[in-house]
Amino acid sequence: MPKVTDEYRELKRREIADAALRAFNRKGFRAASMADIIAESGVSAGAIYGSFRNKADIVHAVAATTVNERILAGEEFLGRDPLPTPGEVVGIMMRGVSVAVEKTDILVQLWGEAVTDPDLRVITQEIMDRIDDLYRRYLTRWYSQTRELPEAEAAELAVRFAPVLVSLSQGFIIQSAIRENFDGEAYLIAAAELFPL
Amino acid sequence: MPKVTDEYRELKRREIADAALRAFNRKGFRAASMADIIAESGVSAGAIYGSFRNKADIVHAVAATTVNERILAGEEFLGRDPLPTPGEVVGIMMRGVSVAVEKTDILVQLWGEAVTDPDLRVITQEIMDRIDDLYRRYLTRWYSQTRELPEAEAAELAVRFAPVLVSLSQGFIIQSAIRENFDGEAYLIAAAELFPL
DNA sequence: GTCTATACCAGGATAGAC
DNA sequence: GTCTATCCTGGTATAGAC
Repeated sequence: MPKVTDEYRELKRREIADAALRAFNRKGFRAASMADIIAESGVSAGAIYGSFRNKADIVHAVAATTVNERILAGEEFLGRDPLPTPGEVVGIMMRGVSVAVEKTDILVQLWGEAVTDPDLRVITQEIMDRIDDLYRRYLTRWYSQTRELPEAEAAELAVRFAPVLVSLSQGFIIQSAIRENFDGEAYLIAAAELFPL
Repeated sequence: MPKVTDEYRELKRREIADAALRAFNRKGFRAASMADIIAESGVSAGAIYGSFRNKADIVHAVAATTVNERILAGEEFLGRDPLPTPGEVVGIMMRGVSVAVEKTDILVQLWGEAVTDPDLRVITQEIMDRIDDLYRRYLTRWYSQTRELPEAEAAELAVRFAPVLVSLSQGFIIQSAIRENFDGEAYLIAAAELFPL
């Protein structure tokens, strides 16, 4: 019966989650403290814990919406004709990620925290699995089209190579974040050449 | 004139650095506190700051020796005949890293910290550049052998593809650290197939 | 539901005696 | 050079009034 309450609650959560993403972009994922999120969102310290159990809970919310958008956007190229090449697909995803999180550094920080924080680890693993799945679905089409393989064989190849596409994406993000004179465009071109027609 | 002092100082640093690596392996890079390193090394809180300025300084020392060993070990395959394939090279490096740091999770944590901590960033960038350089030297040989290209062209190709090998390595490390059912062997096999003869 | 104030904790680094 | 004891900062989460 608390119809209004539930709605309000959800609204509040979104509001805070959006503020959190801004804080993460501005100060970095790890460095952004609860105080920063509180300041950015305008709510008070006490109130924020009415919407979220803890910081990891906030991260979860932010990650969930961001990834959902990204997967959704990514699925768009599954329907394109002609199907983009694997190199193009990675390029599309990387450009998409860049605008979505603004500073992709956050992702590297997330991975770093995830290896020790069990909550974050679950979140992060779920994200990677979903990206892997997107790539897998794409590659299935790609292989069956370019090599004219039966569905089953194409699917098998896709399972094997999807994690490699994940790596190419992760490597792009890390090297962009850390190596000063990393040439992202040249990298994507080179990566694309690894998947010949 | 403090001949003995310098030697002793260096010895002490090595001792502490080794203890630090053990602490990092046991508790994780980020979670290992100065207190942990102090306990592991046996020296006292006050004394450790006589050998190192701060925690980043310790990390620097640990990273430097570890990477040096790795690069040295890596250079070994540059001289092999027949030259291993790119896939084999990544596999060799990954297996080498695994025994060197025991838990490769540390590296992911290092990258995460590096994007915000300027000191760590410099260290990490230097490591990546050196790995890139190793791969580049290897690929130069590989391309000139397998494609019978003139030295200059092979070198150019190598410059373009070395960062991709770096990615394949980083992706392996991240996915090993975070994805529960990541099949490392299958991954390496797939990655190897991307570089046809 | 929301605020302010604050308890509480952990970590890095130092002071000062020896 | 080295020890012990401790300071200080910054961070999360909660208590209790409204």
